[in-house]
Amino acid sequence: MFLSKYKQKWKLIILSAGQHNLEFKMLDPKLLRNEPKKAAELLARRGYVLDIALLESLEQERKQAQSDAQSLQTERNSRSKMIGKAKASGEDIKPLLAEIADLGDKHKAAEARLAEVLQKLTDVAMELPNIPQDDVPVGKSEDDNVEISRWGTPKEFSFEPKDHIDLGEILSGMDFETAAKISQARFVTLHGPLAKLHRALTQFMLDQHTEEHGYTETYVPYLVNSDSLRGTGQLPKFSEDLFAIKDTDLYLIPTAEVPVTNIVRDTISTDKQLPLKFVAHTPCFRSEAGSYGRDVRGLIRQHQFEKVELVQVVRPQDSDATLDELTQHAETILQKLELPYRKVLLCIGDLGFSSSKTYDLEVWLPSQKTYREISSCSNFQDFQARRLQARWRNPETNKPELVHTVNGSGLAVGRTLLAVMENHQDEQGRIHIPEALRPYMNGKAIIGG
RNA sequence: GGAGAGCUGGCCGAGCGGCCGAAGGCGCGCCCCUGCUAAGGGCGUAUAGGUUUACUCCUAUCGAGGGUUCGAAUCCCUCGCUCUCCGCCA
Repeated sequence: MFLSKYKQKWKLIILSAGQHNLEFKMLDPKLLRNEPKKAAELLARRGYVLDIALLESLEQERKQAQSDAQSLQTERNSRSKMIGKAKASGEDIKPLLAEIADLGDKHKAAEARLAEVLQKLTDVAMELPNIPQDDVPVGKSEDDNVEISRWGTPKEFSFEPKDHIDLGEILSGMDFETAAKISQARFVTLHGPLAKLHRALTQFMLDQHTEEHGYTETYVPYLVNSDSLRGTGQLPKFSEDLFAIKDTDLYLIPTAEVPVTNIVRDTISTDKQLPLKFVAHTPCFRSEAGSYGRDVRGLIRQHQFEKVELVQVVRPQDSDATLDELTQHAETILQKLELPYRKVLLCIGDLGFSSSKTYDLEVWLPSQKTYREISSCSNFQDFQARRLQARWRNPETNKPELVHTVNGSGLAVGRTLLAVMENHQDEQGRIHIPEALRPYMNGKAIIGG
C-alpha cells in the first residue's frame, strides 16, 4: 500500500476535557469498563493485547479517587453554605472556619490523586486501536488483503511503456530537479499542458462529486491547530509525520480529512442535517519520515500533493452503506478516466489504526506492471466522532449520540496524473486525453507531439 | 501591529463574592382551554461523570487554563475568540 505507513499513524487521542470529565476517548468507555474481557477479545483480533488486570485495577483506583474527591467537595460545598448563612444572620463564623481548616488541602490532594489515575487510564486507552468489523478478513500484511473486484483491462502495449518520469521529460512538463533546487527532494514542478492536465483532473473530480454525487464543495484552512489533529488522530503520537509551523500551534494539513472532519467537532447535528457530504480539494503535506528509500523517484510519494477528499458524517446505522457508496464515488472517477483498477478489502493487519473497515482502490501502472494505491476509503464508525465529540440528536431517544464518519480519496490527484500519463501514452510519448477530461482541456485530445 | 468593548443554557439576555446551573424572553415538547385562518393557561426543556435494579442523590461545567477565598458566573493573571476604531495589506 502506498499510504499504509501513513494509515498506521492513525492513533487515538484524548480531548482535554475538564479534569472531572477526562475520559477514554477512543473505544466506548462503557465497553472497557463493563466488559473488559469482550473488549480484549475484540482487540485481540487485530493482535492487540489488552492488559485487563491493569485496566481493572486502574478503574478500581479511579472510582475510589473520584468518590473521595467528590465527597470532600460535597463537604466543602455544604460547609461553605453554612458559613454563608451564619454570616448573613450575623453569627460568628470563626469556629466554623476552624473546623474546616484542612479541608482545602485534603480536597486538593484528592483532586491531584484523581488526576493522576485518570492520566494513567488515558495512557492505556491511547494505545487502543479501533475494533475491526466482523467482515474484515484476518491477515497480517497487505499480502492478505482480499481483492473484491477488478474494473477494466490493462492495455497491451505494442511497445515498452515508459514511466511517467520519462514521459514528463519528453513533454518538458515535469521537473524534479528544479523543485529540489527550490525546496528539496520529493517535490515537483509542472509546466504547460501537464500542469493544465493536473488542474483539469482536479476540476473534473470536484464537478463529478458535486454535480453527480451530491457533495458540497468545501474550502478549508491548510494550516490546522493541534486540537484538530488530535480530533482526527494524527496527534499526539505522530507529530513526526507532520510539518509544524515554528513558534505556533499550527501544522500543515496531511490530508483534507483533518480540517473537513473537524467541521463537526464539538457540534450536535440535527437528524435532518445528516448525512453531511463534503468534498474538498486541498494540497496535502507529509514529512514522509521513515519512508526513506521508498518510491524515491517520481510523483508517487511527495511531500506536497493535491487530493480531492470525500468526507461524510452520517447516522450510525448508515455508515456501512455509506462506505460502499463513497467507494463507488471514487471508483466512478477511475472509470470515467478509463483507468483499470481493482478494489481491495484491507485485512486486519493492514487496517489503519482508527478504521473499522477500509477499501483501497489500486490503479494499474503499466511501468510497474502492478496495481498501486490511489484511494483509501474507510469507515471509522464512532472512533473519530468520540474524540471530536461530533454528535447528532437521535430523534428516537432525543439524546445527543455520536455520529459515524466515513471518508476516502476521490482521488489523489498527483497519482491520478501519473496513472493517466502512463495508461494513455502512445509510442511517441504523447498522452491521449480521456473523453471525460477533454472539456477541461479546451477539447484537446492529445498532449505532446 | 496599536487602542477599546465583549464572550452566560438551542437562541436572546439578566446577574458582578454565598440564597445562581443560573431571572426573564424566544424557540421546542407534552397537556389543558378554546374552536377556526388571533390567542390563552399549566408543566417540561443542557452536557458529562459517579451512585442506584430503579426512583433518587452527589460532582463538574457561565470561552479555556491558572490564582485569590471557607465559598467565584461574579475579583486577579495568562491564553483563545468576537466586535469597534486606527495603521498596514492580497
